[in-house]
Amino acid sequence: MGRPSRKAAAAIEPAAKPTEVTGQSAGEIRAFRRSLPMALLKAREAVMARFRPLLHEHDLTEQQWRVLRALTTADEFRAGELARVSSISMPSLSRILRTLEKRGLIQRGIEDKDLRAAQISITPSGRDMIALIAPHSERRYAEITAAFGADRLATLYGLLDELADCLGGPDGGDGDEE
Amino acid sequence: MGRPSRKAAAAIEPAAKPTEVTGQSAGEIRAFRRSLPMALLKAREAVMARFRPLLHEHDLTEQQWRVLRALTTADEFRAGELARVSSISMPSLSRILRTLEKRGLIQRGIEDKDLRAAQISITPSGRDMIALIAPHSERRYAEITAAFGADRLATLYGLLDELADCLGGPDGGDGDEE
DNA sequence: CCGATTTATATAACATGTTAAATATTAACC
DNA sequence: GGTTAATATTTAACATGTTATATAAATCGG
Repeated sequence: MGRPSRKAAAAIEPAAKPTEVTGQSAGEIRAFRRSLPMALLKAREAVMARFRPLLHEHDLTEQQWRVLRALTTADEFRAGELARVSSISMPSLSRILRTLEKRGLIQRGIEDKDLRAAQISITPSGRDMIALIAPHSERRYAEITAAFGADRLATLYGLLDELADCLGGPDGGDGDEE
Repeated sequence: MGRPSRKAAAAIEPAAKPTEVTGQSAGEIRAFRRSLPMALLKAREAVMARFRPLLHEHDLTEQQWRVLRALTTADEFRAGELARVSSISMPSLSRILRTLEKRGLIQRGIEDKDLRAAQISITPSGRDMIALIAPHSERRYAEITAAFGADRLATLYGLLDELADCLGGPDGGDGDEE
């Protein structure tokens, strides 16, 4: 309830120019807009907004789609591999595989040599699903490329890869660095 | 179980070079590695891996931190504003605010002129939390900037902003485009 | 061969993302 | 002025992210 209404102080944060990166005033906290995670998130949101409706039409989530797509790049996967390749955590992948198996889009087996290891593969039905969606997905990609420019897109890919590489090593990686 | 082991077909997907962006063979599906959402996700993961442990030490999630940070940029927020500024969906924000209020890090009131609208503000306790964490957060930022290069980081920020802008308009925005 | 450690996967518990629907309040229109 | 549409927020239901732990099987050491 009764907080003193000092709304005048609301404009503390100056509107950061696009080129202004080190937007920090005196002893204050880093300008909120210049948060790298936020910038990456917003860009990702904007991109996914183009793809989500398409996947949703076929009752697929983004992650389920990633798993199916990954499964087309090799004949069989172990769960751990699949998690790494599709950038999905093992707990999530475990649930996703259960769902996709129920829907008949993937198959699961067990390796002979290592009874712990799973053999995960896409089914013909799964391939049909991909064949159905992929062309539309490509169209969205083409739209994005046209809107943003192929050259800038290439630059962006490069920077993103380099950023992940550069942070993956020293400390940020999943390596056990007790 | 007994799936024919045609492992030879596993190499359909050519290993894309870093510079190769339009990695598409004949009628095949887009090279999985060249997925823009994936590239953005991996970069974000790499960055967040640097910050998450820090927040976790103080029992804060990334999103709770975003909300607190956003609340320092103005004296009061309505829930909708806060959701937009911190890039959190309203349903999530609703839960987050409940949690943060219980912990005494934020306060909630109601606007006189519009009884639907919330007046959300950070508490002194919330500011203390930020003051405690912010210096460490800044150090991580400095590390990332040093590792990646301030110039490339600036370029990346620019591209990410432009990508979000460019996709926000035509179709991808939240506008009801029935 | 047996116990301890590592590896591969799954579960549990809680927080958030996504979509849809509910609720409450305001604005609009006749 | 009262019904209807729009707005602000919440809740529900389900899927995923994050962390920790459990389970099972392989490996290592004695």
